[in-house]
Amino acid sequence: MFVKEADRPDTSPGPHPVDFVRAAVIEDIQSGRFEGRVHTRFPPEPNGYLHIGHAKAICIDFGIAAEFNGLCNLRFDDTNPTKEDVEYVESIREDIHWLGFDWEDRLFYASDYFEQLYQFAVQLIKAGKAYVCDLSPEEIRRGRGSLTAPGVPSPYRNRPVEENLDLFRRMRDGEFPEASRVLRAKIDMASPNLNLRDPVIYRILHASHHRTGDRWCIYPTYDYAHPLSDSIEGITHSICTLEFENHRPLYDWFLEQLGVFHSRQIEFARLNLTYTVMSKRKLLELVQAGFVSGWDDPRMPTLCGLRRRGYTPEAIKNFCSIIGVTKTNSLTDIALLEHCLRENLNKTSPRAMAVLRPLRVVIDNYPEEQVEQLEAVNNPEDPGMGTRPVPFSRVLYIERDDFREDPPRKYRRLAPGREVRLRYGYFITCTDVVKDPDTGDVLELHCTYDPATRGGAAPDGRKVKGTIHWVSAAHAVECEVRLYDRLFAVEGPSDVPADRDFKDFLNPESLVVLTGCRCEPSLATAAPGARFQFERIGYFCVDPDSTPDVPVFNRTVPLRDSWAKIEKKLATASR
RNA sequence: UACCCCGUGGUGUAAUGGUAGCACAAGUGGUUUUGGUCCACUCGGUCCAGGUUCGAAUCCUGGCGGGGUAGCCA
Repeated sequence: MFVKEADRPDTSPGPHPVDFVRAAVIEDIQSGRFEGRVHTRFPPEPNGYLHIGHAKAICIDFGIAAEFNGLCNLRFDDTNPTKEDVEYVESIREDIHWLGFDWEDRLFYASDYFEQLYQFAVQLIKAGKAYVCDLSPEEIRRGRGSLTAPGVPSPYRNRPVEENLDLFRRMRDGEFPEASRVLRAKIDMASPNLNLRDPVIYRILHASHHRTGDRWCIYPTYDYAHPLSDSIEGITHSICTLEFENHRPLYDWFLEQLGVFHSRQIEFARLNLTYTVMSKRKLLELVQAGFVSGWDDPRMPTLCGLRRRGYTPEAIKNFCSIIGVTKTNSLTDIALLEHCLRENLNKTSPRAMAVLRPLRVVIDNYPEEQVEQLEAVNNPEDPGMGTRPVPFSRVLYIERDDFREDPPRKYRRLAPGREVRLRYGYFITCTDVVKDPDTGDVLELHCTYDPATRGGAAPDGRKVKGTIHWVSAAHAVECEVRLYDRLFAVEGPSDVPADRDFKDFLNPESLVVLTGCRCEPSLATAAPGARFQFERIGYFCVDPDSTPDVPVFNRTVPLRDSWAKIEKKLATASR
């Protein structure tokens, strides 16, 4: 009744469970707490690139707004000029748009409110609720007490209002060096919640801000700026992650003390995925230490990395919908993400044939100069995508994996004397194997074809066990293929023994580069970003590194491979 | 050791005092010109102990386990 059908990603029939955040929103609509309004915000700090964990938050923030006929603002939480940069602002905007969300004309910055936040602070001082503290960072830390011991009041805690006002103004005017003084909220040094032990709300930072330049040398802290920014924008539901749960009393305190519009903060559990890391610090470390090529390395869980890898926004959004929203700390199997990806790609990707590790095949009884254009279906899941011609000739390449001199049990592909179907081509039978006399390596296969099986169907009803893909040697385009796999070799790289570094668990085979691959000619002109299913192998997309001479394909995700499972089982059974 | 939060199959979630369900993963079989897709089936769960109740995954109490919190980061 409240959730608009069209905006709900999950369109399956039956009753739809409502997560606890949406339940809270519904409750507020029904009680009239915000006059029925729903207004959320996505508040990234521009100090890094967005990753799939942020995508979850974006889907919640923008998704809930859309479902309840509300609005969602994009607000950069730019209160710390020492860590932030416009480079990040740009990428964040691009990534949100790529996902398919839009903030329209509601692009804001916490720094837009610096003057107003300053005035609020003055108001707090006048009310005796904030004071300038001259203690050093170390002294403040010690005075805060510990998890079990109460803090001790600062000697400056009862500074007269006039003196606080004067000092705070002079902090703003730049009279004092960094870290010499701060403005603190006067709350409760004995509170069991450490966030309430007179938290710092303004610090002196003689740093140039990416938007306000040198206009300010005092900057508000997150705890202070966030609730007030929400209030200024009229945000009804301030949805954030679990680590801010202990900050909620402080969030509420500022709004109550100042008597301003009171947003409701709701916290949910952040996303964790197996075989990767999600912390900005660790991702930055991987980039800086050169373990990956950059923030957009296709192995990164960043949105730009996933985009370059070939992920679709639809797959990511559907994944975010499926995992739900709860307060339970969890570790989601990346297989679920890959499932969503394949589900989307299967329906949308045109098929093509590419041979990653080529093995030359000569069809001895096929005419020397003959070339046929065979018709291949572009997507069996969507006949509307049509067909394309694929050239066939006497010399082909097939996948080395598709030939075995001594085929194991259940192997359905090519072997000496065996007949297989070439996809959309002919039945061929292997008649001879040419090997390097020194190494024994298979160099080339000789086969015969059955002209009656053109297109892959046998008029006599004869069956073959296997169908393999191929390219015509004379027509194939040489290309590079980058096989990407999970970044880490262990499920929980963030949760390794204390004496080990998470980087020790990187998967040494997370990238395997194949050169000299061959793809069908229709792929020669594919534009960067274009996605394909290479039949029987996986989903691939064109990398920006591609040149007109050599296209470069990234493996987005392999196809499910039941043969690999059988082979593995045979291997373990024989041991 | 203080406060806050969380404990449902291997994983992610639903059931809002009334039949523990879905998805992924795993396994078995069927269809198939992709060992893909699709279809069918199987496996497997309420942290523990008390209490309230006709009835508890759900409410209460106490344990146990996990996470968060002592930045002038967000």
